[in-house]
Amino acid sequence: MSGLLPASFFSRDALQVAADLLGAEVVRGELALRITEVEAYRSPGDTANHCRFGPTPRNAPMWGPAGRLYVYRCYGLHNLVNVVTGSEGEGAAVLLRAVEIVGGEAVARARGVPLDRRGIVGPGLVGRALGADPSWSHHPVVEPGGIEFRRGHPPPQVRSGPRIGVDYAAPADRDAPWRLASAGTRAVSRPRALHPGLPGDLESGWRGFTSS
DNA sequence: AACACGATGGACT
DNA sequence: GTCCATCGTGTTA
Repeated sequence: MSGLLPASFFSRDALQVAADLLGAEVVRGELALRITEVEAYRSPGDTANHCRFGPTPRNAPMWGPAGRLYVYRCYGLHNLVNVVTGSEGEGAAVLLRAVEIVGGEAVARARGVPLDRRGIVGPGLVGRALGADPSWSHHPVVEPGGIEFRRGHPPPQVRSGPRIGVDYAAPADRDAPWRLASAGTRAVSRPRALHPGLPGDLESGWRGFTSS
């Protein structure tokens, strides 16, 4: 009952994992962050997914087992943090987009994250706060010295809407409401694009995962 | 080998 | 709302 999320937590559909990660904590050393916004990248057939063209050197971690990291550089300067989900060979992941600071704020500041009353908002800033680097890819989230995911308190309500920055995707994928955020927090990017509730996929039994 | 562009963020109008 | 830094990756030839 350590509170550490087991690999089986991540071995489910990315959208379910995304929903259940809200309220959980990402911890690295002194820094503890409560997850408030995530995006699911599903497979197969999700044309917003980095895996849409099949295996490549960059997306190799996504094809591996669930519960490993996929950190990639975006726009030549931001390191975005994902956790691989689903089955090995599936090619799905959840992107961390925003967090509240639970502890270790000084660490985040020392890494150059600007102070924001809301928390750390935006995937580039979350990666920066964690000190994330693409070399983290392939590493299990439970590895000593690495980052950890811990159980927290699920938000009372969840909001959902289209993912950000995926205009290149097919319309159905571009519009799919696979960005999820906790209600009742301001640590969320572009909250106005979100509507109350979960996507239809999750309407029943989405909290089916239980393990203490 | 060339080239277009991105799962962003900050500054600015 | 607009602009753009910055560079690795993937596609195309």
